[in-house]
Amino acid sequence: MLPIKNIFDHLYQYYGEQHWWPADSPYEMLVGSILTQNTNWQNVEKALTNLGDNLNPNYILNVALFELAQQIRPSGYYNQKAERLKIFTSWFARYHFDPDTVQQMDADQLRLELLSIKGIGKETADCMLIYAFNKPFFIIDAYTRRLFHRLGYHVPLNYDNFRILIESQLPRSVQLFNEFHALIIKHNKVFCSAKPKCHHCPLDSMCCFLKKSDINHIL
DNA sequence: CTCCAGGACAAGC
DNA sequence: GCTTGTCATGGA
Repeated sequence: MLPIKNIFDHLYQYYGEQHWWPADSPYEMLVGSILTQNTNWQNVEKALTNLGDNLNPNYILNVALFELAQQIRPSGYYNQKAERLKIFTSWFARYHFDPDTVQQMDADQLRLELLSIKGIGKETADCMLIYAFNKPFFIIDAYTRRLFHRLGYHVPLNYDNFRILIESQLPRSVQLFNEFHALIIKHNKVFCSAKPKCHHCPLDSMCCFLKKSDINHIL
């Protein structure tokens, strides 16, 4: 079977640098990681645009919950996500909204702390760890499961089992994990969208022929 | 009309 | 421990 590192090499060679996460500031990235939960990024962008200059910790903490919910409405689950933004931002306030201060923490301890926050699950935590806090954890999302399943790997249902399986086959590098995840998303957007066009798929994975309803058993 | 998209949580068994 | 219901908009 194709070594995991080779999958990265193929994708990187084909798509090049992805320059993730698409955000102007660490806090915007953190907000985006919550808004994008089970949601199309296009809708998240609409929500971020609605927030505009209000996309800062002090506004999120002080604005009325209902008003915040209305502003992030396009991202879906807006009532839940408004609450989650406030809860997360309250946690961030302990560190004076300073990512560098958070970064000084031990990686495993920080992950546990993020997971203790209501509304932050494993995938969102690992996104934050990689893209805002510079800690090496490989992000497992639906796209990652779909891709590796299609390539013939046995995909553990348990999140951490799958994460550790991949991490064990790669150098523990923030930059590598950062780029790999971005490439997987990019690959799915190009080849696994509604209209299949995988004639030149760099992995020859044909993942675009799999509908989500066909692979629910691996999610 | 139906199905999907960078999930997470709580209740039920 | 695993399964199911809930949350919700916008685009294809």
